[in-house]
Amino acid sequence: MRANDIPRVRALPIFANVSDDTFKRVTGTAYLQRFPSNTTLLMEGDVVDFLYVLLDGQVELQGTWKDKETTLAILRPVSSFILAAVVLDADALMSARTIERCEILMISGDAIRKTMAEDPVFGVAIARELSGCYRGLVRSIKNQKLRGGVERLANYLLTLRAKTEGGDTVRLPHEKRVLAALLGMTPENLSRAFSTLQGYGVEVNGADVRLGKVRDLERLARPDPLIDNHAPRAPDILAEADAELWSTERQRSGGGN
Amino acid sequence: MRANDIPRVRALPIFANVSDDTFKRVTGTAYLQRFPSNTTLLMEGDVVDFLYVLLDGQVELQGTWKDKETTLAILRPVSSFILAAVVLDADALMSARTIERCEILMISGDAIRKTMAEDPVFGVAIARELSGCYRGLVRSIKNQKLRGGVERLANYLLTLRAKTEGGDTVRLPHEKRVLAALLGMTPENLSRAFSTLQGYGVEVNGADVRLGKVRDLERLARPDPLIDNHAPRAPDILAEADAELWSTERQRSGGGN
DNA sequence: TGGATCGTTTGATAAATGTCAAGCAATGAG
DNA sequence: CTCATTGCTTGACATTTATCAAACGATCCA
Repeated sequence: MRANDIPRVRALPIFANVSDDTFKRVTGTAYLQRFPSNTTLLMEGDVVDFLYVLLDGQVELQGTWKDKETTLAILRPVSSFILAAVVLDADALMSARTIERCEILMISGDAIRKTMAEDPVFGVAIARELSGCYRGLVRSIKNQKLRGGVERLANYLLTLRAKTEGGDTVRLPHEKRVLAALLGMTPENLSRAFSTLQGYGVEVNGADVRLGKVRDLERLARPDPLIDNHAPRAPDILAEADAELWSTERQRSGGGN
Repeated sequence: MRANDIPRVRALPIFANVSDDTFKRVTGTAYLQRFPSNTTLLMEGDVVDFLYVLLDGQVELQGTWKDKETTLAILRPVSSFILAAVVLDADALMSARTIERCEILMISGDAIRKTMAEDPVFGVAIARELSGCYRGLVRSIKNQKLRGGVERLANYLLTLRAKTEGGDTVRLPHEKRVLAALLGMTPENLSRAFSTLQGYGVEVNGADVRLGKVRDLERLARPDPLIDNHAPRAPDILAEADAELWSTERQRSGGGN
């Protein structure tokens, strides 16, 4: 790993509070790799040998069944992924592919499992990370089962707004077809959902979306802290993991799914 | 806790390989409590002070939004639940209510967090449990987003068959309205889904369901090991957590959701 | 510049799912 | 036993979502 990247990796939740010694032991054999866009990093069912840490670019996690395909999460830097499979030394339940040129740090799964068993501080950090990921998925399921397509989109936009703090205009961080898969609908329906939201002050212009009547939009969307995780919490040490981890193995702009 | 229950609790995945000393330290202040049917143990948003261990009965985990409600999992003994919230000392993202008379062991969250930080063996066990829960949810989301209602039901029935090993007849372990919520549909649609499956040899008689043409049913359902977790794995020590944990925080008969 | 590809949008139509209302069967209480 | 309650089923209908087809615009490459 380049000396340049060390602070960013060090800042990952899985290394919170760990000693320099443990950090070195885990990342000592890690190596940085560059991937072009649209590269499959991992296929469903593959044995997982590494923990992946996305340092630059975007990665999509997807699941398939019977020639159907859905997006489970879109990751942005700095995020780790497939930690659960690494901890259990199990096969991957989802595929991972780059949707941009990516820089990824690959950390030995063996090193992680071994070090967990030796340093309880690291073990706790891993458990906290996994807990955050778990809670992210709970939110995702509630979002999926309890809300309709238009409501999911509305909440996605509001979450995006809350996270980027850019006034009334947000920029969609992915292609619309990718966004559609993330929100659990077809591209056609996403397009129609945007049309529906015109009645709530939403104006779309390519990737730029203006939220003209946030109040109206909120009345439709009814964002809920137990689903959407809007507010990036104050960085007090206890709430930190839950807030941070949300962006790991999930996505920074990710209330939508 | 009654001496009677100790072996069953001790056998939980979160205590796999831990020393007697650690086990006593964690469970020393735990106490057993009995609840009648239809009792709310925990509401969404509540602060979580205990890890719950279901020793007898059935518990439903549910999420709500805007006067809608869905079932995320149904637990059967012996399972622990809301571990992720305990690890992060966070509020619950789902409610828990008994759907039968229940016996539940309540373990201090503080004791768990404290012991994790001291005994790496316990920390690893917790991390493995969380990983299993996480993977259960990934399966659940794939099931929900990739399959239609009839397909979910078909796979639920096949999973039930695989787990109970009772020939061609399975017994539904819950009321149909509960099953419907678990599968993400209305009771009316569950009823119609059963009708549709008549064409695949499925005969319903109250809670008893005969799967007359398993081959046909499988061709429709296309069970997938990356979603359904049919086979309870052989008890080799590495795969154990993934298989066991599936039944914790999930349900033994739970491929369906 | 021309042509091809790709992402997006729109319309028409079909399939899936939810909603409302009524009826039926099983259960339990008086 | 009779009645009321509850869970389940069925039918008619509304809504949502998916599918297929076509058209448009932008981008890339020859």
